[in-house]
Amino acid sequence: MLYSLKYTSSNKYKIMAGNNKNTEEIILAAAKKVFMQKGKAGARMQKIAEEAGINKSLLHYYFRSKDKLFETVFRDTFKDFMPKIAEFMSSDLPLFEKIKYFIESYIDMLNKNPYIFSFVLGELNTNPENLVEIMDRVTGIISEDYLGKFVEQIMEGIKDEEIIQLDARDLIINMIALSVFPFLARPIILGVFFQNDLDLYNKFLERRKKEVPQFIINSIRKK
Amino acid sequence: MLYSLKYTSSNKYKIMAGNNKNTEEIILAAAKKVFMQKGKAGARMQKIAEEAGINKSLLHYYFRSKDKLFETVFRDTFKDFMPKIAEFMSSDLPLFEKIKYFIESYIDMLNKNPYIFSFVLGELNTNPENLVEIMDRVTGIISEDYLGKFVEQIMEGIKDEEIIQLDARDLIINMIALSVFPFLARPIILGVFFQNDLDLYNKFLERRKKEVPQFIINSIRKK
DNA sequence: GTCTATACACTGATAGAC
DNA sequence: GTCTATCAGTGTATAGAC
Repeated sequence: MLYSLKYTSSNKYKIMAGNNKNTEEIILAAAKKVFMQKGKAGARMQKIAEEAGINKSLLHYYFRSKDKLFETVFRDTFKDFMPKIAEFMSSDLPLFEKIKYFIESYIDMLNKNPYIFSFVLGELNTNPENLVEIMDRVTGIISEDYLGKFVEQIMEGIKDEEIIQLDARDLIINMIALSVFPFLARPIILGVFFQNDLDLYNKFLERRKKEVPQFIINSIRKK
Repeated sequence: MLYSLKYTSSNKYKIMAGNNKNTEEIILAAAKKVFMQKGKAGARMQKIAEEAGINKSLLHYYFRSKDKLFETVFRDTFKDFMPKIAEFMSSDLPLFEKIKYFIESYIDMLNKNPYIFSFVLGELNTNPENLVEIMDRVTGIISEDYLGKFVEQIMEGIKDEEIIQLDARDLIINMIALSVFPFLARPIILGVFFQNDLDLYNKFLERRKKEVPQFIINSIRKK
């Protein structure tokens, strides 16, 4: 539950009747924005408070500490995305359809949260112990279980000589790499290849939703 | 020049005769380690000093401020790598050879500096203005000039029907993405796909030096 | 050049009034 | 629930002895 992390000694029902829920949402949106931009270490509670238009103390009232606030933001961010992907990848749809959908979903999700992966990978490097611990509590992010069915289909594809001999792990990593990288290196790519023209860059991303699956299928299909 | 950023009021030649050069190297190595691991915001001067086995004040004596130290580390890190790549990519070697070499070089460089890209991309997101400014002063990183010849060859390859119709930018981005991503997501990949077995992970990387070029060439070659 | 001591600023967090 | 005031801790940076 989204609001289960509130820390207070007062009566639960009384609180829920107040306007705190709305305040929490505002805080979380503000915190997400600042954390994504500045990273955990670089983010300032003062900045988050300003962004939310409230007092700094309120952040502590609602989330007790910076760490707790961070964890809540982190969990929230992946809450919706992962189950959707997991469901699709476990379905009975054909291999190539899954590849297309997987990449499209990733690019769509990244369009909505351009900084999400920079954020995750940044934190992952600066504080691996902590983040892995958090991720363990966020269903499915670190688990490869939801890819089981997909891996099976790859094996079959190889056996049936539909696709070339390959390691399923390479394929999956390549799929994610090609989807995610343009967002990770966004500022560089934007500058070097598109002269900071955001419109061109967005068209480029949109085009990639088709190009990347084609690129991959081209490479692995046996002809 | 590597040691041009020293700040002091005393006589230049006297200083160069001392053992400061060695101390600087030690500091820079320590700083690189800490910055790469913790990011600029997360890095602590105290930690860097400890890592170098010297006093905290000495850091300021040699580099005046955290910002200057960071910039020096940053510049140093790319000083060797970029010119080598640039030279090769401007050469007359055939397209497919360049693709192979480019990817191998990237993976080799990343093996030596596993955190370098996380570091760059992390800083790029948390502090774009600052880093772009720094990069402008680091020859070639943000410039696509050194890829001019390579882009020409792609055009020719398309015209000669050696490779399929494609956008040179996509190809370049894909090449970098596939090389770099396994390092960016290192902790995740290590955990999810290799049960934290570093030996397996390293073999996987080594294998990719051949697989990735093949993957790309497979995809773009006309048959 | 290197160290100790210390100034100064800032940040996360708490206490208490309303 | 929200605010003001304030504290303790930590970080960067500097002064000065050797």
